[in-house]
Amino acid sequence: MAMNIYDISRRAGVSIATVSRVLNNSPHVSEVTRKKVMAVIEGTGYVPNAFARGLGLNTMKTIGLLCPDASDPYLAQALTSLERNFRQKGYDCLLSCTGRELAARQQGVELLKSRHVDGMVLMGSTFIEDASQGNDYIRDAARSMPVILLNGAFSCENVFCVLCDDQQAMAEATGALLDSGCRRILYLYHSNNYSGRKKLAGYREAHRERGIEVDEKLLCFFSQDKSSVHQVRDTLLELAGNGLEFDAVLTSEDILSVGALKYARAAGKKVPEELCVIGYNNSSLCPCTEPELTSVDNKLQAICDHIVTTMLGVLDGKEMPQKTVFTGELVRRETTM
Amino acid sequence: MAMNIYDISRRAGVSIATVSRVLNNSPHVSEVTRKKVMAVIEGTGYVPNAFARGLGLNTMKTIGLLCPDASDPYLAQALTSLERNFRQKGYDCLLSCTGRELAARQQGVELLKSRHVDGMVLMGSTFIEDASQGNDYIRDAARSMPVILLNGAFSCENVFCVLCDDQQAMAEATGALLDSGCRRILYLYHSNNYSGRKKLAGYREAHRERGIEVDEKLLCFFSQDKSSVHQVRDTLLELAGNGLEFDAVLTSEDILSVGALKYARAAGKKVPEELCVIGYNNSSLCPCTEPELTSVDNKLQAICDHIVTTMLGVLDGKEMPQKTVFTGELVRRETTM
DNA sequence: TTGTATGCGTTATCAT
DNA sequence: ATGATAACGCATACAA
Repeated sequence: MAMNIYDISRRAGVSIATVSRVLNNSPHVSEVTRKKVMAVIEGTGYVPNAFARGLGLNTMKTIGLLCPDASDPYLAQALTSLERNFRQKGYDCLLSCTGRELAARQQGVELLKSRHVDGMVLMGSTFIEDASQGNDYIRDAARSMPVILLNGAFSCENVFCVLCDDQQAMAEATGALLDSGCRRILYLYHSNNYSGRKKLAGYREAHRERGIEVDEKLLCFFSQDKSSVHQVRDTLLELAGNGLEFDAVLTSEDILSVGALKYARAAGKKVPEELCVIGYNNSSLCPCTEPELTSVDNKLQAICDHIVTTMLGVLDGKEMPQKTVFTGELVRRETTM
Repeated sequence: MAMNIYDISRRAGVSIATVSRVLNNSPHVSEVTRKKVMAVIEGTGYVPNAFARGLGLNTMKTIGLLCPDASDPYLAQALTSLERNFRQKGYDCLLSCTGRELAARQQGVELLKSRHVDGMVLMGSTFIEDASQGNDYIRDAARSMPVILLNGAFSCENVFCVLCDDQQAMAEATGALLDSGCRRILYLYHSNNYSGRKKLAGYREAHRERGIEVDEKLLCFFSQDKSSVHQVRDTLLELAGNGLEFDAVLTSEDILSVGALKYARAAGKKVPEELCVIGYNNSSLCPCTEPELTSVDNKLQAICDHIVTTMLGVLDGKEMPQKTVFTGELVRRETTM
């Protein structure tokens, strides 16, 4: 039942080279023999052995997708888009959900490297460490294959970055709030990585541009594991109870905004009349909340499309831009005026 | 820089067989030579070539994950759990998001088969066709590797089913509604596959057990592409406008319940006082809605864990149960009395 | 246009 | 305990 190329060649009365040629539709084969061989192939249901082919060509046309957490709606969306795109171009995707710990991420990269994937994409700026030396695992990987960062910035030979200008986008969102009269914008975030810092910088920038001072008490950090909807709600209730005043909430992720809406409900604050809320990612969560969440669209679809284009280009030996930046956009729904 | 086993053997002054032995830590190698070889291996950073190993062993320790849509929160959750579990056991996962069309699913299975994955898991009963012949692609795949169905039932040699008793679970949810006094439960669903039919059967069963007749007008089907939150809301508004009465909404997926809550808001119905709502999957959406959604937990975590156990057992040649059924459970939140 | 022969880097089977 | 060597199944340079 497990045919190989020799079996086919024998049955078709040709050499294995000829079989190989029709398989890789080389032009140097007569129409009659092609037909003859194809008939045998289809008759037997023969499929070439991927391992043997991989060994010979030193590639199995596979891309490694490294994802901190595939159950995050934003990353899940990216995953779906990347996988579909890559497969359509003839590449399969090896998935590795590493979590956010450095050691696990390193191990994930190592594993993909050992499997000789043709390239890999690191999903999210989570992958970039502040300490330059902590990124050695990326530099190392980039020596043996192209590495593409989704929403991360990292300058290194053979690594390519495709991202949204988070600072600009967050500045726009902050500015919208400020310009609609809000003066005390509570900022909720749960990451201090590159992207996280850029967002915060955008928040500050919008204030600075308008000559408004930022009250540092309005900056509220949640650790990844303490950021459930209810925990956010309770924290805000506590903050408000302690006298902290705010007339808007801006968050680095949509899910944190959901917590803010829970707070508003619990505290009896009308949204958006008494409290404006803006999220980030424009995820599928936005139309689900009540009222529906205004959010920053960071162009995930465009980013994913461009990642695939870039990867294929690089693998094809073309010259590709090392950094591509998309511009975010505020999508207004019901939590803003 | 790209060492192979010959390079190592030469530098260590042993044969490639010995290198291979230390690599696969065979007991038949003296401690001194092992040390000697290990030293060379670590000194050179040599990593065995995965393709060659695959060719020799006829396996690359890979599981194929077929997923209709990784951006569905339920499937994304399953994906994360399966991948983490499998990788921990030494298996990498090849992802294939096929969408819901039969042809695409077949192609996905074919691709994974051609890549000689060690086994595959089909995520969701979407994969099972009503017409027996439509499932030939699964039977075919099962001839060359174990196939595991997540939440699907299909009787065939070498295919294993791990699922939740949807009928029982939906009957429990329906019963809870009925017993709390609801009499006209609108049922929203968007799939007629095996799982979908079982759920509907549960809805009917609970009525029958209580001697209550089902008004067929209360059964409301949404096609996959017409089931956005807003479309569901608008449909319910229209239904109610046409005089259809209902005092509860029960849905086959959480996202449809979100639409029902939108309807309640738009129609000015108080939840749960005037309208009870129950979803299905107990997904991460549930605590996000307002009020928070009561939903059926279909034990996804347990299912995923069991899938991995089963797969490893089968690959290890052990006898494994062909069908494992978990019992769902109603998780009460704020949309029910 | 077609066939022959070799290489790809392992693992496994024999000897020794 | 260790070494020599034959698979594994394909692609491809070269020969015809």
